[in-house]
Amino acid sequence: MNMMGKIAPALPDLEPGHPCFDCAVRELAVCGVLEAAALRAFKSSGPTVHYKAGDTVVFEADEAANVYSLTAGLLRLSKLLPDGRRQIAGFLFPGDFLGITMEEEHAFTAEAVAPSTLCKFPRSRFDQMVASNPQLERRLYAVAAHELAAARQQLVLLGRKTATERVASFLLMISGRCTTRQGAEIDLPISRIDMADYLGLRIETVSREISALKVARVIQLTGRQTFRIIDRNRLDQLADGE
Amino acid sequence: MNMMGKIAPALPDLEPGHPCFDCAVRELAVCGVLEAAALRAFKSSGPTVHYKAGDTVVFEADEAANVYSLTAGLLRLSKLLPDGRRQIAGFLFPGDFLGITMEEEHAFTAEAVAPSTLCKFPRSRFDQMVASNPQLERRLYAVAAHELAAARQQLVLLGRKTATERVASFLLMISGRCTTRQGAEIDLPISRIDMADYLGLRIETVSREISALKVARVIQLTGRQTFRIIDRNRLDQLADGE
DNA sequence: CGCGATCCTTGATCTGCCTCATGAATCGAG
DNA sequence: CTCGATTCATGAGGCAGATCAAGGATCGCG
Repeated sequence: MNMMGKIAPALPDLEPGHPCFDCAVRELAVCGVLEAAALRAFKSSGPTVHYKAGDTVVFEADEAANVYSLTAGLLRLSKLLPDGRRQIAGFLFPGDFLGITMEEEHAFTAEAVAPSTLCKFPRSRFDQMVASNPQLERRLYAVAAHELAAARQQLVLLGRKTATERVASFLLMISGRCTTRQGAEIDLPISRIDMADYLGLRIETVSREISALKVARVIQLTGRQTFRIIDRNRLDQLADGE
Repeated sequence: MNMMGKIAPALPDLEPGHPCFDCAVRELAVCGVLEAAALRAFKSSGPTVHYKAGDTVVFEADEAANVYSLTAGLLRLSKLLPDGRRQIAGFLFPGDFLGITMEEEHAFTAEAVAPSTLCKFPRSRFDQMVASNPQLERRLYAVAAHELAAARQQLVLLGRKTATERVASFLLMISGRCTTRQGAEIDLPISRIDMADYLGLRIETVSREISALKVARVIQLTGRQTFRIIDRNRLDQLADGE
């Protein structure tokens, strides 16, 4: 079912003045499959919106009236149980799509973890665009299939992995998705609480596990929000329970 | 993104002699969106295959050379960690589709829990059918979105629910998907071990929780593979941690 | 640069579920 | 039917991670 390669097909550059001209994630996002004219029409159907850290983009049980493409920042998808327990189902990085659902309401709350920018589209207009752009539909399917694989991988982590394995797996995931700065320094834009709620642990356990990795010289904390991987092989082993 | 209703669109009955004439799940399965001629071409591209309980349909890390539609029986999707820990990511019921992935290899093993019948399609032929049948693509997207929602719901269960809540949630899910016999007797075609590996628990814990529900007169065990819900409200409460 | 708020770390103790062990119920084969 | 194999139930004890508690680091703001 190879409907798309790992990377979006290369498209000719947009002319200056096109609303998406300086979008950093155009080829990464679902928009990546649209050519200039279709993209212009697409973008014109909705505004660009900004949220600051902590803001709610969509609330679970809200009507799913819009879909979004994240161009900058970081979101979390979470669900709250009646007594306050919270589970984070995933994070959205720039280029990710928000709104894969066939239901009338959102099943999860989406909140900004960092200041975020999104392209917002009314669902009705979006559905029209999808209907008239087969390659957009194909891309959406690819995105959904990818998210499904990621969610199932996370089921293994939550159902069967130990605290050490969970935290090691998480740091590896982050190292793959977050900007590496000079000297292999990795940005960790997620608080201990969010890590805990994503990994099915408590904040104290996450903190202890990170400390243990530091003491064992597997990682190095270079700031509260940055770290370095010292022993990548060991971290891989710990993540897989070897 | 209302590309499909809850139920597949009603199609004219097939003529006797059509290979899918007496398929019990045609409208439920992805095939449901195809009309008689397209369906005939579709079905002719692959055989019907049978597996007995315990057989492996696809092995994780196998090349994803085929896709399947389950017409009868029950499958489990599972993953094994190096040391033998196992997590079941989900079950497939008749009408469900096996093979949503953009990867070259399957990420999970699919095994028959009960004797099962599947329509098997070479991926290349299937991709052709998808490319020439937009409604099939739309349906696949709907299926993927639905599976994604289910997987994320399971993340909440595995990350944050107690053993009691997990088992109660599971029994409710089963009661919604499995054939109710006379007297509200519900079929429970899944062993304690499979329940445990699906719920992120050990078999002894599942057994104890079921016993506790029995003692509390919330359910009644009418056989090893069948039960009755005596107090549905209470079971709902227990599932949600109220 | 001083102050409160927030986030993070660390220690002590507790507990829900796991592990280990055993026997009972059920099932299939002969 | 009987017998062995498998699945399920239940008890006793242990442990990974939760909970409770306290202090330290970092940040935003006047």
